[in-house]
Amino acid sequence: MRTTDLLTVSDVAERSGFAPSALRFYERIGLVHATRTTGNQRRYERSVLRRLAFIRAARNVGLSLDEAAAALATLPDGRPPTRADWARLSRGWRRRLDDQIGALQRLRDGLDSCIGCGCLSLKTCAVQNPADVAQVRGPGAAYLPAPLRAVHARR
Amino acid sequence: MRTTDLLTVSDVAERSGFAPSALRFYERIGLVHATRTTGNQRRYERSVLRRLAFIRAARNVGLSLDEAAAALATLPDGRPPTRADWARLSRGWRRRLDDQIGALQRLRDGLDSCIGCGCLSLKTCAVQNPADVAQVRGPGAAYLPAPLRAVHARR
DNA sequence: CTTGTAGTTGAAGTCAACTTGAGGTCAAGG
DNA sequence: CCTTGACCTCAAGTTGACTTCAACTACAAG
Repeated sequence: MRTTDLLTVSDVAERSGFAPSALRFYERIGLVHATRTTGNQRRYERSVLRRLAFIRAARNVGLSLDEAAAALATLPDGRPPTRADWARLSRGWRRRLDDQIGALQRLRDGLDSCIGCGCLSLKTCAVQNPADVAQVRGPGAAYLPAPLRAVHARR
Repeated sequence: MRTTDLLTVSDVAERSGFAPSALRFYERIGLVHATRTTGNQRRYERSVLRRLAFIRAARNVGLSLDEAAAALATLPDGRPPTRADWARLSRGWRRRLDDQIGALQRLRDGLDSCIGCGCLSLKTCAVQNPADVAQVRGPGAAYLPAPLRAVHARR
């Protein structure tokens, strides 16, 4: 598979866990880079795997691709990124997760005080109006983790 | 505004916090019901407010509209729902929230063990591969709470 | 040299939950 | 009678993160 030390799409797909279509998409939006063979096929450097690893981790933590891209853009230009560089990028994630956890906990605690009464009062119920679960702007957005639903929704 | 005790769209919109367009949408998908005036305008019964309150709470907890609809479908047919009915519907939510919180905590703890090293190793890093943060099927889905991003993303 | 697998492109589709817009109706006040 | 504002419908648009498709090309094995 590997004449040089460059990787093909399917190599990268398998190793990174991203579908080939996702890799092409990421290239289109400038998130990752690939050189081309004379026949116009993509060849990836090994370093793209680490970049993709960062992207996956960022997504896991809840970042959008835009945010991940912005973070990646702060990597140094001339030299290859060091471990310290990567660590710097993910340093803020703990706080973000703490906040997310806190919001969910407050929601749950509000639920505890509501569940017996079945109130769901429009004005007073904490599950109705969790002050700190930010209302999301724009269409198609809900308050809370749609994706986490899959934790329960089998199949 | 109120000649009878029926509510107009804007009444319901204001009291429920849902936009009129959302109310119309909910009616189209059979989530709420409204009668019509001779001039074809919607008139809502007061009970729709409670129904909408349930829907909002369900969305806050992370349910889809489909799931909310399924839950609402289990309400008794002949009689108006009691407080016990509503309480029953929201009883499972605590477990759901607990699970969501747990998944995030494990992710955070994995991050703690990773952040110093900047590894993000494809095989071993917990932030890379949180075993219990379910991978979501289908397009457009990530691992974790996109909406929670708004907690940070000002503007 | 043939064959099959893997790769290419650009455009369009998917999903959820709505919103927006165009074009029209209705009821009340002045 | 006219205007204003609230309401109606139906179709299409929005968002993010991709996937799917059709039609075509490249490369390695035999």
